[in-house]
Amino acid sequence: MAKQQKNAVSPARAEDFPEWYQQVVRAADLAENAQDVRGCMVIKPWGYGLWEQIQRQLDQMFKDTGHQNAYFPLLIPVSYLEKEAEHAEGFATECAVVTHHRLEAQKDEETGKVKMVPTGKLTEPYVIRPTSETVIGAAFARWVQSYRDLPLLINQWANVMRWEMRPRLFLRTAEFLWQEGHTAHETKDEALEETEKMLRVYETFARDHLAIPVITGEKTENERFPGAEKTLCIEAMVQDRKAIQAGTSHYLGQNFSKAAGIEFASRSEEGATEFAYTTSWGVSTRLIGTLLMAHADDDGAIMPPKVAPSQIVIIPVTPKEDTKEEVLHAAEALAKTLRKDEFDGEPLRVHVDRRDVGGGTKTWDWIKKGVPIRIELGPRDIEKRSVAVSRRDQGPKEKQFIPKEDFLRDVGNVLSEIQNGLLARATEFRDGNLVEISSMEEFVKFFTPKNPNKPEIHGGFAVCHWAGSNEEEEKIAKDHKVTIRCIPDAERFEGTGKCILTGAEGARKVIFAKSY
RNA sequence: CGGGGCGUAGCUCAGCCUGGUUAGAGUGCCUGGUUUGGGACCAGGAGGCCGGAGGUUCGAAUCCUCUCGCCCCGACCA
Repeated sequence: MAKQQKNAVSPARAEDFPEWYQQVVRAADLAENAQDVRGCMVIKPWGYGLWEQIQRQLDQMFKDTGHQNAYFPLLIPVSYLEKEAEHAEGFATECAVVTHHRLEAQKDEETGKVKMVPTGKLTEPYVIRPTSETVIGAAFARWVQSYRDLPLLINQWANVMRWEMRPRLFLRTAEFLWQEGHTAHETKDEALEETEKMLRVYETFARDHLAIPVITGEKTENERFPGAEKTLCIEAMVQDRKAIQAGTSHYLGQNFSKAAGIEFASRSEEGATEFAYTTSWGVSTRLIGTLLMAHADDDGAIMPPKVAPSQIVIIPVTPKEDTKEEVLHAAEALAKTLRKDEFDGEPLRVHVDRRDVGGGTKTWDWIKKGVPIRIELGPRDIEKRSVAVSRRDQGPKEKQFIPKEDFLRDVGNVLSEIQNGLLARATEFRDGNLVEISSMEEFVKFFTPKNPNKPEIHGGFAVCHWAGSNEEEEKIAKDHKVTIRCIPDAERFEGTGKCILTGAEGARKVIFAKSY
């Protein structure tokens, strides 16, 4: 007998959430830590396939809202960063700097080993982009002459680098993949509208594609993007009840246009020039981390059908050598039929697992990877014109024998059901851990674990009336490891009341939570 | 950068305290056989300069010093 482990992933979520997360990434074969490069990751095919889906679907949404893709340099002259003081300061501590442009081989006379020594010092060092406001701003300054050149709606898919202290796969890596939208507008209102519009795109994508309900809102001044006038965000709750910022949209005012010189001939006044109003907005591979922490269970990842690299995996059951060919053939034929069908307006993504390994191994591999639907197809099924269907949102041992025609007819509905079920479950979880709190005593209790030595999963989103100062906000962050995630904008959070800290009336609601 | 933990087979780890033939286990991998609606079973096999450097010693995975890297908790952050 093989070891009869109840679950594929250990430890369980409830035992050790951070470790569980790492084990899920491993079990699902999504990515691994780069062996010799600090803080970087190798994204494996299943993980990259997920990113490709996210990328493709978001990209379509950007195009539908009038944006175009472009690409800008990886390296940024240090002087560019200096142009916007707040921005420079914000990123200064996490920049990788390029100082040389060649290597020279030097042979050690004693050991005979060859060492490559940097030489060719640059007169002005570059930083590897932590974000591209400054380079793109410089380009925009060249591209914009007249109000007729606006709005400029550009997006870039790229990698960026931020030398983070404590990297974690997908959640915070030194190098990560993302998209960064950068737009320039004639008026403040237009730019604000763009900032809001892209926030709604992110909200929609998170909800309808990733099955993650997010809370939208504005960051407080303390939490704002360096150099922004206004930072909007989507905040998700994951299964340890912590918050994770899954996307941001910034209104930059004229800060960057003044720094970069994005100036245009005015529409209203002859001979006058004005500075453009700019925005930037982005989501990253962190979405994958968020997705995992939101949906995965103690058997591994769970992929929402819309973004699953494969939505259906067919596992041929080949008990006898003489029927093997027939079964494989039938599996391929079924896959071909399914691929003609559509889900969410796109051909179904179907994979036939032809590997020469045991059927149980295959089943568990795909459970761990989180494929929404598994189909087992064997000689008896072919004979009976049926398929054995298992769903990732049900137990690993559950399977239903369904006539093939019925399955083909219902497959789209089943995928929708799984997609909707994931969203419903995540929403229920979030709302169940979203608590209105009206006193500091209650607040402290909410965010204090019962067992300080081995903190259990506790807390959640605390909705409080707040009118404190920036300093008071910082103090709370320091004392309780809790920050204001956002000032939520949804109707359900409207209304004012008594500030939880100062007691001042007329304070509006904010959401406090521990966060990633 | 502070506090804690840890680097031994592809992976998970035992051995270290109390130094002593040829460094182990499970799993994975390869081969053969038995199985076949299933994370199978049996047998055989490959795979390690015990993270790296230095030291103590007749002898170091084990003791000492330095160093590099990883993980967790903080500070910083998408």
